[in-house]
Amino acid sequence: MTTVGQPDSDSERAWLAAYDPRAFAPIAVTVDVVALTIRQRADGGGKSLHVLTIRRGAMPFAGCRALPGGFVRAAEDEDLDEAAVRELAEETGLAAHGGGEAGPLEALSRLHLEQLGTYGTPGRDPRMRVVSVAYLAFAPDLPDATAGGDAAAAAWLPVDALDPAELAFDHARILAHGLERARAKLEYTSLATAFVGPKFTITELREVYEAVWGEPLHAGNFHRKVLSVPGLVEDTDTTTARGGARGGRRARLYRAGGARLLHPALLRPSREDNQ
Amino acid sequence: MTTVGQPDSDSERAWLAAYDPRAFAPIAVTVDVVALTIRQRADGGGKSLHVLTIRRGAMPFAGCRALPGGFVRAAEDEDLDEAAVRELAEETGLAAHGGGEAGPLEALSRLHLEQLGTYGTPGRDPRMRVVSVAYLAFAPDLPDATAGGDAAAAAWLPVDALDPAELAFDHARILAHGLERARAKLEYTSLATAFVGPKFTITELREVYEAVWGEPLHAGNFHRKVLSVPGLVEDTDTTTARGGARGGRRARLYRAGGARLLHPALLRPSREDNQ
DNA sequence: GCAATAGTGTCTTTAAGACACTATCCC
DNA sequence: GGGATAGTGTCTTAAAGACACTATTGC
Repeated sequence: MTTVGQPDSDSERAWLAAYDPRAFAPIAVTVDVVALTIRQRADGGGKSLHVLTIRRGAMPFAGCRALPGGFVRAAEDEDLDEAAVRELAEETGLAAHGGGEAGPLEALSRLHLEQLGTYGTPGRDPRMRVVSVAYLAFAPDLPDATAGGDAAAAAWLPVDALDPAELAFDHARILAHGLERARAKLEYTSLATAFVGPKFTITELREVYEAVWGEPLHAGNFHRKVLSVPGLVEDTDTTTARGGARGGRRARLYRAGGARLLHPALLRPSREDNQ
Repeated sequence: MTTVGQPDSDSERAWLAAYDPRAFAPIAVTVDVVALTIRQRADGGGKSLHVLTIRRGAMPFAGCRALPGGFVRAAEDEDLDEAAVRELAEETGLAAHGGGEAGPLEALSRLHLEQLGTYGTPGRDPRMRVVSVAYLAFAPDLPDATAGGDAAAAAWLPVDALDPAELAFDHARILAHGLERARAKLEYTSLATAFVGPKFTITELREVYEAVWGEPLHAGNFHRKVLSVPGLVEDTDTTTARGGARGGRRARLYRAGGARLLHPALLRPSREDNQ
């Protein structure tokens, strides 16, 4: 992998010299993960969007909250995506830290992961030059995070109750980008189904949209709209076992359809502004 | 920037050790640029989308075409975006190679640059582990590229005449992602105005959409639609000096409006498929 | 019965697209 | 005049959203 043939020309030699990392100041490569889920608020305010954070134990930013993340293990030929899954698994305690090869994906099997962007501004980490590849992860309600790996304490926090200034490094910016990406992707993809279980009601799906967009939707119109988009949901011909806690009809259960892109899209309401 | 205080605890020591890049196999960080423009085809087939490529002079992939790109200059505290602009400027010959500090942006002032994604799969470069941050650049018709820097020969090629198998490394995949991003962003942003000059006709704007999407649009409906989207274009109260080469009315000139996001969007025609 | 939740009917407004038409220019 | 290019009118269909309504359940 790292061996090369004998340079056979001046330009070849120049290329190899240019490719020798020792000729450059070193750059460290890390991954950070913006992991989002929908869960009941601890303060009893209904369901809302939560992000996974850890509490940093060491300088710099000791005591601050941060996104889970860490180094890409180049020595083990780890791919970037693999590193993101590993960090998430380690720091949520959903897999043994540094254990065997199998299993880190068990409880994360319904996880949707995508690359968000790469952040490499000099000085974003005061110790050295770090280029961080940020990932966005969506999952149905996961068990409470358990500290593991480097994380002093991992916790799901409601995104609207999180003070951006409390986040280490440029993680507030990364989180903001992740949220905007999630909001946009709800419109034109079937991403919302990644936040619910394998069977779900239209109301549960609506709660996902309301939590991510942060505004109430008209239940009736939403219901009809979801059913009218081809391939978004499929009927399972079953219903919930009971109606609402304080009365109400039983809801029909659906599963995710095959469509990944929505036509027509489910657009966010009322955006007069053109930034 | 790289100095740190004395470790004051075990966890601090562990952090610093984890942050020491010498404890890891090194990873090189590069940028690659998918630079797109609309220009007249050399084979006389009208205007179409072109991508900037260089011809590689050295192994591996000697003789293949590749996207312009190169190392991030960490020793100079170069930001990722800066590296992308520098590589583009060097390899298009639009700025002196390695010259003074001023100027590389002169001819690229109307350039629109955004991050596309990061590609770091082990083995994508046979020599060593390389993580490449890909950028997408849009510009109005630029002068012919002149070889400079490491590029043996730089040229604008029509994207539909480029054999993906001819591209080095995983650049075919990066290009495909870039094209899909460009196609999607035309729909809901004012990106198309980045491909034309400061003043343009509705027909020029339509040619951008047709070139990027690769399908003809209805001129009349497009015209009305563009004018109906708030903030997309502004009337300059001027017209072209002459009509068409073989006769025809003079066209009104517009400039880009303030909107960055389009409401409603300009959707691509006829996509029955849901992948 | 009553309150709560699920789901439907219907109407208005807006936008997309097909198609025919008018306007202006170069030769 | 004639062909080419720019721009408009009008009609049909689809979709978004407001709002009222029916259906079914737990208590």
